[in-house]
Amino acid sequence: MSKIKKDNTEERILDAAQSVFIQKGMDGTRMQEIADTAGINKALLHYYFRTKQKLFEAIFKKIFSGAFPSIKDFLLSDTPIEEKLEVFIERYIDLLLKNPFLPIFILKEINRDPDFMIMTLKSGGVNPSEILDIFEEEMHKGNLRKMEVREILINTIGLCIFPFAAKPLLLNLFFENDKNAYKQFLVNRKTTVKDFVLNSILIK
Amino acid sequence: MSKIKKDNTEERILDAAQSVFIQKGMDGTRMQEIADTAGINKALLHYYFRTKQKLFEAIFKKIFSGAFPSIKDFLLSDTPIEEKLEVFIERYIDLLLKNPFLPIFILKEINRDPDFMIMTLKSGGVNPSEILDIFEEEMHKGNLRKMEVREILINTIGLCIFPFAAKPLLLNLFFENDKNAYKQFLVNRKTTVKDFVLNSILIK
DNA sequence: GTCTATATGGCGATAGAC
DNA sequence: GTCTATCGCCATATAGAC
Repeated sequence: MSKIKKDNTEERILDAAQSVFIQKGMDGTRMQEIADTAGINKALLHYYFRTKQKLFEAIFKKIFSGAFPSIKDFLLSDTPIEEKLEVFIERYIDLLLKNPFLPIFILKEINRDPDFMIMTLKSGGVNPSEILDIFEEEMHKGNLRKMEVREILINTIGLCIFPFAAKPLLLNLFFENDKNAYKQFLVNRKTTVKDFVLNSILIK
Repeated sequence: MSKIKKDNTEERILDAAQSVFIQKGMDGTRMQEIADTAGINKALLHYYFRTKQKLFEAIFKKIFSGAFPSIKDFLLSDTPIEEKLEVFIERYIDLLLKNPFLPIFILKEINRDPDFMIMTLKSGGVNPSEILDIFEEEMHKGNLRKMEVREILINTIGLCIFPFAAKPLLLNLFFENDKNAYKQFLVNRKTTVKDFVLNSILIK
């Protein structure tokens, strides 16, 4: 089946809204800007989605249904913990390289309207407990040093996310605004974060 | 000299504005809310600071003049690298425990208006190069494993900041909304982040 | 300096023609 | 379904009395 370019209005609106919302957040977004980006007028936005809030919720759900392809099967498979972490970090950073505004967007909205965000995330299947169980088991087997398992996951995610969320600052303070160097730094983190985490949690 | 409670209007405004701006950010803040918090009316805000933007800039500068007490003397002193990192992390997390909204505030504003933020930070003396030099030297002496020095500092800061910036999410997903447990987790990070980082960068 | 009242502009949302 | 025109509100900002 050939890929048809869907240019129906609803989809154009969703694409435009996603692009603006993810960069400016709920508070910073203007309906006019979404309309301009979609090449239509404001009234149509309301015709399709009634309110800004409803449009935002549609976008947030859309982002999360697509953003987190399941990695559970792999994590639960019978591979060494090093490899699991490696693949997790690689996929996570790849996802962020494709969606660099995702971290700051989520952090902003999580702090602005926690209840809605958490509800949406949970109904999207976000649940760390299975991953924590894996760490727990490996620790029991003596493959990981004794520590709070939540710490491992929280630190790993934090290390992946931070350079994206703080990009404008780090780009300036650490890379003299050399965007290519910064991009390379981000790509390299697929390896360096893995090394950093493994060096810290594996028993030598 | 006894501490006099200064209750002049300008200071009340600054305190109120700081409290609101840091929680809601520039976009999410209403002048009315600042006025209410300060116990005055909107007009006075404009009498003292003319515009919301100017008030915001005053607050941002105020936060940064007080927020980062110099730790340079200590970092440049003749103490082992382990101790330097330990004290750096301890002070950093203590600062965040006292100003838990600081991370998300800075991340938001850094992404909203990078030029102004970076200018302000730099004129406030923020400059990582001296710290990077220390890592460079220790690495040369063979005390740290070979790696990109920027990585050490960026990771350390990221690990300190992330649990504050993502608090509502982590509180729910990892701590079942037990605020005391989360608070304890944050306090413990003065030790656990240090261990995590040192385990990763020290040569065994 | 501090207040009330009001101007001014922008934004979300709606009405109504086509 | 899509547009233009406009409403109504809210937020920043100002005018002017005290």
